[in-house]
Amino acid sequence: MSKMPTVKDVAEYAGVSVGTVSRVLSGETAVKPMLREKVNGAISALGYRPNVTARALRTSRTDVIGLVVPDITNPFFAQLAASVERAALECGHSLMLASSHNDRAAEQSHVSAFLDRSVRGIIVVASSDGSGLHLEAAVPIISLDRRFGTFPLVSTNHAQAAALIADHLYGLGHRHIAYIAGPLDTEAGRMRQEGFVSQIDRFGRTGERVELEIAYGRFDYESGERIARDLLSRPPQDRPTAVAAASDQQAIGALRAARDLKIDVPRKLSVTGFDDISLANLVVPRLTTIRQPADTLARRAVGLLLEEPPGREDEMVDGSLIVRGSSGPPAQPKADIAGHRN
Amino acid sequence: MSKMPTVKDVAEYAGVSVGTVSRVLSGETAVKPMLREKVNGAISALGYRPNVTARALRTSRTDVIGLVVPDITNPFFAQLAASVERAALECGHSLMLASSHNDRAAEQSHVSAFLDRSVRGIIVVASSDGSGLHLEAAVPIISLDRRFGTFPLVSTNHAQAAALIADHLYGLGHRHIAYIAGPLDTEAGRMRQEGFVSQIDRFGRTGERVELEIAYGRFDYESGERIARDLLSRPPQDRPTAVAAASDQQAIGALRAARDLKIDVPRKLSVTGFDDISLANLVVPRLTTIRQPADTLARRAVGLLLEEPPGREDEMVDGSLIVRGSSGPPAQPKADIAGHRN
DNA sequence: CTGAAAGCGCTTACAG
DNA sequence: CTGAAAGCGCTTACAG
Repeated sequence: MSKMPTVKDVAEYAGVSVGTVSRVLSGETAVKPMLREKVNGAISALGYRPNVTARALRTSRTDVIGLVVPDITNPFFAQLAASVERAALECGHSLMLASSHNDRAAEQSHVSAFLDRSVRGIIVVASSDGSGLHLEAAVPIISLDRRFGTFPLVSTNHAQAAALIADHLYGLGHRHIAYIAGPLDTEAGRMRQEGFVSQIDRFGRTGERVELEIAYGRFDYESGERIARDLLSRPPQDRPTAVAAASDQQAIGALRAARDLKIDVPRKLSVTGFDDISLANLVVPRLTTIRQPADTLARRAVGLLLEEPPGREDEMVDGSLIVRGSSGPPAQPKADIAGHRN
Repeated sequence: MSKMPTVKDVAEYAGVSVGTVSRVLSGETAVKPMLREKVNGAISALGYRPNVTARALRTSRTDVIGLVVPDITNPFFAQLAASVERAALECGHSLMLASSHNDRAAEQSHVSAFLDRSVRGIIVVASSDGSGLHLEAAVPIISLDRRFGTFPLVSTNHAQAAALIADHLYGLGHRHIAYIAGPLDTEAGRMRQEGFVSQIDRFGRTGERVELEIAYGRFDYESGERIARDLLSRPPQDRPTAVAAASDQQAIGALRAARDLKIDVPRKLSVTGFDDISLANLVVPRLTTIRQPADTLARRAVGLLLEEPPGREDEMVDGSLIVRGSSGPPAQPKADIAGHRN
């Protein structure tokens, strides 16, 4: 394969200066139609492709957007990454992806690496709260889903969405509910819990009392399974009638625990998630959950990043309740149960 | 934030020439210890970080590896991407990820985009056979898992691994088996099928006859579910006693179909997958499957890419059988069933 | 071993 | 509107 043609080659072929070639390339400035045609002819004749690196060096700008996620094997982040890539593409940008494995140091070094190659901007889904503080960067940075440092955040309105789940469960008649929370060192974990708990509290004050238990875990399957197993390994009358989880993965873990304990979902137990990963619609029974609008989130994040000047305001997007087979009315009134105590 | 310091600043601060700075940066050539120290002092005093773009322009080399996968939301590819990122990192390289959404044109344009930014090399998991043919590139390209063009392939030995499943099922006593194949326009799809079928054939010739049905689909959940539903919506005596799928996702879809049809797995039906995605260990029952050694595959691919000269030989890595709860002996001998016909 | 200089391939004031 | 020239920040022969 011979050396790639450069602007110089194109200029010679077209009989113009390199400046002119560059100008038709940029498309911005006015160039006489005849010259423009000649240049375009030369470009296709030679199969010229601009050298992105040289351009980047000269302008200290690239069309690459850096994305750091905590864990690409987490289906929600994978979906988010796919959406960001699509959104970036729509704006003529490429995506550089890094996975921090929930490690703050790795996250930091990925951000630095992006900075070093003067990306156009960086979107980060923070590994945990407090990461990315005191960071100064020459390019815009946007937090997505989980706040990174003090950078503007685009996220689902976790609290509003969690309240939707509370409404749903209370509305079905559940009065003994367990909430499996996410890590409290993440904004998402806290907001979801707070939205859920305060909505339940509100019901407790204005209507029937609700018994609410809260357990804390990570956002993954294992955590949900383990916590649910603990919660459900009690005599039926002491068990919650509904388990609301802070993530689909936890909820799916809970579903598995329920199955292992031969507790029928949704007849003996309702289970709800959060995220609406594609799997939520495939487990048995299908999972009632909150849909996070990944495409919208991604588009907004990319939009803020590319705005001139870059957006500085947080953006919240409402989540929506997706009711499927894993939630239903509680089995029977508490009163009945007393007689069965052993 | 003030302008980033350059080699020039470092040189001035240290009282040496930029050439010397560059030389201590590269570490290769010999530099007098005293000067080296001065330069290193200047570097940390100024907080100097090399400009990756300038270096790339000068050397037409970068430390970025491009990875194209068909669909990042596919758990297996997500895992593969995570492994490739880790392997790249271990070699001091960064990863640029693109998802082709199983679209050949998108795949092509992603590869071109990588080429344009003179990445160190490209790893591609092809969207389908025949993509990437006749491509000439200035940097090494390696196919991973699914062959891209005629570039060297690192993959699991699909045929060997699929034969392991055949051994397992036959060994359990299954004599009526359905195989849900993957797309035949992928090497993986074909190899898995061929490995499975030829092993079954071998048993058929040397031992008891096996009734084998084959259905074709995509590698995803929906495909598996739909096909299994068709397969299993027959009177029990006409149903296969085992369904082997070409992917975990298909198998998980099949599990769902079985559940919907109230067919007990594994007592009435065995189901097996391929890939060992993390979900395989979380579905109910846990899925018997083939583990593809993602880390090993990734490391080999990166290794071939970075070798001088780049590797030209295919590499196969054996998969291993993971037996879990979704497979077991068939329910009862066929003879019993005749009486139940209606 | 070290410095001065050329050059990677672009873009963009600066003249005209 | 167009060309000639400078310069982005590096690396690397080339002398010495």
